[in-house]
Amino acid sequence: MRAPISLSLDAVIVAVTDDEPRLLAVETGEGWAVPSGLLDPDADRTLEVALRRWVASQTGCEVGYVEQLYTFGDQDRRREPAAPRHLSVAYLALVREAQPSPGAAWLDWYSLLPWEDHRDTPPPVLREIRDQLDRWAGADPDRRGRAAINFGLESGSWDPIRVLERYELLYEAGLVTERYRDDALEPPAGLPGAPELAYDHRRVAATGLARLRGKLTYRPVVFEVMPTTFTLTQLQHTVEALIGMRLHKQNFRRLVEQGELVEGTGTMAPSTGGRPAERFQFRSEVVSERPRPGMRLPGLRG
Amino acid sequence: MRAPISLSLDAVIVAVTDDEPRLLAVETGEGWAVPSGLLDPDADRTLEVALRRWVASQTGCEVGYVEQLYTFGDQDRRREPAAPRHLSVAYLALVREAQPSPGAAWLDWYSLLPWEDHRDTPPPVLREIRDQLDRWAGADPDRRGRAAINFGLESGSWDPIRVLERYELLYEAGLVTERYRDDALEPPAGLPGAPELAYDHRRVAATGLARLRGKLTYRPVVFEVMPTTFTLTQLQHTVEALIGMRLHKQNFRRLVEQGELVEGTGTMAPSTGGRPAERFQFRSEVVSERPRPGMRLPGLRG
DNA sequence: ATACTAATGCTCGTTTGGAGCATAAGTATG
DNA sequence: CATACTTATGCTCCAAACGAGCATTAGTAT
Repeated sequence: MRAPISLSLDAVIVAVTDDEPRLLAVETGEGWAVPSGLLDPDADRTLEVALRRWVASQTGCEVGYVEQLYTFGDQDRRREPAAPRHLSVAYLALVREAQPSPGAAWLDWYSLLPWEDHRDTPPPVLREIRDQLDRWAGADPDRRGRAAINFGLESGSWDPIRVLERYELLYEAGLVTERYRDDALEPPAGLPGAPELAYDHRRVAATGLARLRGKLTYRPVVFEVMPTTFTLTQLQHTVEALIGMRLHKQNFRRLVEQGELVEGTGTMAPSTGGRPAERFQFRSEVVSERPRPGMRLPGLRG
Repeated sequence: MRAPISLSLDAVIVAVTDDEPRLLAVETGEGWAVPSGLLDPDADRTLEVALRRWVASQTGCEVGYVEQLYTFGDQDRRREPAAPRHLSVAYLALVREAQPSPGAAWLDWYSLLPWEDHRDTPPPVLREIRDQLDRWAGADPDRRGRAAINFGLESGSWDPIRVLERYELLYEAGLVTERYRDDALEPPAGLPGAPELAYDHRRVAATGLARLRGKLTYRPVVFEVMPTTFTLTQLQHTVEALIGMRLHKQNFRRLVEQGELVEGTGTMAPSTGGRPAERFQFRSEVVSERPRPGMRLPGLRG
């Protein structure tokens, strides 16, 4: 008799409000976690349907855009011998922020992954992380190489897409607390990668952010988190929030406009102290996802 | 008591020989299929380990590069009521072609997906496909739009990456035989998308080819299917075989060389009737996958 | 009126990509 | 041996895309 398998659906749900990217989380006995629920093999015709059902029931939010991310199936080192083998299929979802039901809340992405926010100054933790990685790598050229490339040690080039690689490097180097929890060890004090989620959900979240940042460069998925009308500055700030970097303002407009992603509505946004901005909306061709007009996002690796 | 779940691991294994891309398949009662086997929840520590085990036992081939593709979990319309719910996790693997064990064989990708090979002339089936899609779309603007974008009806722009979208469009339009098999109907004669694989494996294969073509544009994964040394022309032909398009020769070399993907070995390849070519090899930095030097593949959407 | 702020418009130089000409170094043929 | 033919390799030219910054405009605050 073969052992049973249980399968859950995990949702990395992203929104942006007040120019800050947020992750929808639910409270569990183990701390904050990403919305997640078991597949009902009889009732759920598709995995995506099951996912939407669970997200709605746990958070009260209806998700729009959904995309499969990754299936995690490694054996849990801490499982009880008789427990069923557990797999989880993770999804990325984009929504406009809404009030979640009790027990659910929006968390700040950059509290979770503080080293990922390079919008203003390089994040303060990064200094610490680099020092500790340097110590961890020692003279090992492979370790040094990976640390340099992923954390932009040399030449100051930061690649926003390498979210997952960075997380995994920190895990390997023992700089995130999950590492100690998974091995049932006591974590050393003052780790740079302290704030965590239950289970392997910070890894799942990192996978989602990496995918989202990558996708932004070739598909205009931003519109999923934007209100129907917005100013170009709002759009830019939203993109910047997601990729964690600042962009050149004039060039950003040029790209958006000549990429024919948006069109003016003729109306003006309430002024915030300077010249009033026109309100724009996404062109319907963009919304229906058919072509592949990406928001090109140049200046992304400088 | 919850119904049981069974989970298989499917491998889309790609090689290139004689400038033709090939897919590794095994013989089953339902025809050719991709290598596949059930996860043993107790024995297999990771999904990838299970995959490698099954591939080796079914084909005798050891796969090198492996990457998770997608998890298929829709309920099978034709399943028996008491059968366990079946899911499959598909992987993409790249290998240098080797003799498989009996019962396994290399199939030609472009016999399977004949409309995907645009290396010389546009493939002959494409005419037929376009006509039939035109009839299917009728006056529906959405259908017309998707057909046009995916099959390059207007402006002659063919996007090699849209392999999966094209397959799904053909499926939806009833131009591939699987569609009729899945609905237990008799297929009409003379379908353009005739040659098929068992189960949903042609869809799985299309997913793999799409991913591979996309990945080639930003990661130098070609080297996984190349011998240790090769001429630049061989490299170009291999890439062309995979993306199904011809590339400008001089520009290709420029990209490869200034992308610092390869280095000369100083030795010459046996002449084939013209000026002898230098043999190249991939730089070790490229092989160890660390940086992100993609083979840029410009001229890809013209 | 003047200072300040943010939006918008435009230029300019650099880099990248697409296309083709020119030359080099072999083989096949008279 | 001269000539044609083939393929490899080197280089140029032009157009489009990108990065950076200056200039102007249209509001609000003092």
